[in-house]
Amino acid sequence: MSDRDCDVCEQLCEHPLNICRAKADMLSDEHTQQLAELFKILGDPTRIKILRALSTQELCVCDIVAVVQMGQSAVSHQLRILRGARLVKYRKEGKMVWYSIDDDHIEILLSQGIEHIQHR
Amino acid sequence: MSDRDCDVCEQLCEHPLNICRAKADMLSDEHTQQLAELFKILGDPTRIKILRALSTQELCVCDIVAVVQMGQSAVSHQLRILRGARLVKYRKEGKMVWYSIDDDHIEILLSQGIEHIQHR
DNA sequence: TAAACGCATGAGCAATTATTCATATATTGG
DNA sequence: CCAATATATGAATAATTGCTCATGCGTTTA
Repeated sequence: MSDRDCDVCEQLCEHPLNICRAKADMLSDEHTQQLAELFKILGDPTRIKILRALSTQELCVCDIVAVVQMGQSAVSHQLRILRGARLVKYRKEGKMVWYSIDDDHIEILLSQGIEHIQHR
Repeated sequence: MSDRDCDVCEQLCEHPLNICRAKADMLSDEHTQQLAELFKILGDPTRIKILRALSTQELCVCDIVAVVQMGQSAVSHQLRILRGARLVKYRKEGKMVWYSIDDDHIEILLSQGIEHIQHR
């Protein structure tokens, strides 16, 4: 198809063909949003620490507090966010609540990210 | 080692052994920070759209503007952030600037993330 | 050389976010 | 039943962020 033979992009622009191609490959707005929200959740040092700590073992909240060295309240707030995104799950045992990773993809994402920052 | 035979965690806490293990596996503060910053950058719909658009081809700024449907200024600001993180590179050609992906890991991270959101 | 164009950038603003503080809830032991 | 413990949560606050608007800078064209 020629540069102007494109019905997806109507605006006057520099390279209609490129724009068409890019638009064709675009994610839906909803998927884009979900993807952004996933990464946004991973984009906080405290949550990364929590996820890493949980990656090898189940931990109760007070253990997590000791590991990440933040206030119990701050940790609980972050755990809530991680729960909301279904990245961690929990199990109650008496007064305590044991948290663990609920999603294998997360481990992969984290290690992929680690590999990235180590390669430059 | 016994539950109390641990010099890493000195505080009185519930499960010292667990805490020791978790602390031993921890990333350095600097790496944690860098990792969080990487994910934070991926945690924005506009930047995701830009990166996805660039994943298959080089694009000039005005094409990116057309694809992501945001103001030129907003796009330039986001490109600056992506440049700063070395996720994209650019090349000038007359008045125009052509952007492209500067890091293969990013593609992997993005597709991993997409896989994640599609699997639930 | 002046105007037009493509892009970058600083300031300003509204929205979001992460933490802390205070308090609430639930469970256990005395 | 009461106090202590483990965790959760709402409100408040400070910091960050993403956009818009205005403008600046470099390149091309008339």
